[in-house]
Amino acid sequence: MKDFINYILQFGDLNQQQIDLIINKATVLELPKDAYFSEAGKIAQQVGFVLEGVIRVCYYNNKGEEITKYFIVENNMVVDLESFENEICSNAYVQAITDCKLLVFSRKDWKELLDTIIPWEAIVHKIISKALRQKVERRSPLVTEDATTRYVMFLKIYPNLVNLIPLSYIASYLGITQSSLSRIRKSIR
Amino acid sequence: MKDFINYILQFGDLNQQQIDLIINKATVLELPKDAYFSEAGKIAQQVGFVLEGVIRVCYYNNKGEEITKYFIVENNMVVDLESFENEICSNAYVQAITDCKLLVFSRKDWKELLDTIIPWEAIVHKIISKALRQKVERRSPLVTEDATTRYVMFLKIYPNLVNLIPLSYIASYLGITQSSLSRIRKSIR
DNA sequence: GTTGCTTTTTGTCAAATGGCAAATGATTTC
DNA sequence: GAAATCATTTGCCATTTGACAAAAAGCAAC
Repeated sequence: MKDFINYILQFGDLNQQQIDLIINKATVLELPKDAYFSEAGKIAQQVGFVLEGVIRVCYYNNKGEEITKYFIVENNMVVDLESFENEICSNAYVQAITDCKLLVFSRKDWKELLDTIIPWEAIVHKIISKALRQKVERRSPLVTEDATTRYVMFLKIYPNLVNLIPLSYIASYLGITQSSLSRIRKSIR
Repeated sequence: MKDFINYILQFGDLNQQQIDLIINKATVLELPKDAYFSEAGKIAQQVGFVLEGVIRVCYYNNKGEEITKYFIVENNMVVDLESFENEICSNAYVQAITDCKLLVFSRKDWKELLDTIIPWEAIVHKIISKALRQKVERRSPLVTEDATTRYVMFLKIYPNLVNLIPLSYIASYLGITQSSLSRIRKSIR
């Protein structure tokens, strides 16, 4: 919980009363490995903060291949933004890839906080903006790099994930097959 | 100018007085083909809105290859955000790839508008947020697609650009060589 | 330890893509 | 219109990557 407070205070100031209001709305959610936080075809109903574990967001492209869009590690927010904001069906799965512990807020509570705590909206704006920038920074540059460079870039961004999650997820994030990734691993040892 | 007003009013409401304040700060900038709007190694000093023409943002990766990050077409904002906001040297070139006509705001005027017009900050937030989402949506999915699919996706996003800009820019956006792109073109005719 | 299950590695072959250079085509300049 | 310049296409060959399948390794349950 303390981690969450520190996290949000990076983005703006809140007094103790405001912090308490936020904390009162948060509930702890334990997600076992492979469980979904939100699913394609449904409307995302909650916003989360990863206390422990790793999450991934993935979808199926029009060839039916499973694509991992990004990973979310500890001390980051997790939400299917398009779906949650606009209350439309998502086309992505948000899935725990290790056992996870999250703080979650329901849509109703989240809205209430936005209405009640004046500086909260600005803070949320900044959090979202930072997340979007990270997404642009992290995945787009992969487009123009070869498979080996992509993997090296992945290692830099997510240094702790390699031994934590299946090779196939990494491959589907990098846009290469897991066989290729396996060969690349071998070659750079 | 009218296009610009319509553009910003999509993102929030402003009264006539506020609109006039904004317009008074805007100056028209004509950029000939190949000229730079902002450059790597320098601090971006202005925010622009593309009235006519096409802009691209590019950089050189660590293999010295020129990479086109994205294109900006008419009726969109153009700014090297990281550099402009934080007043740090950019590593990207923002370049006119056709003759362009822009509305521009200096850093000083831009700040003044943010301080003067209360709803302006929220509008700018939304504009930036939308731009970031577009970037994520448009380029990241290319990572996991083959060259032909990438080109088809490019055609959908920028249907008017194909005959307007050099093949090499498109190739450097898609992460393929211009020879390959030329062959792909041939194959899908 | 053995068994069953999943993940990772490896081999083989085919297809896609890149690098290079030459040929062709288009555009500008004089 | 000829020359010069730049953009695009094409051919050739090398390399990378994918698809598929089999082998090996890791792991948990018994």
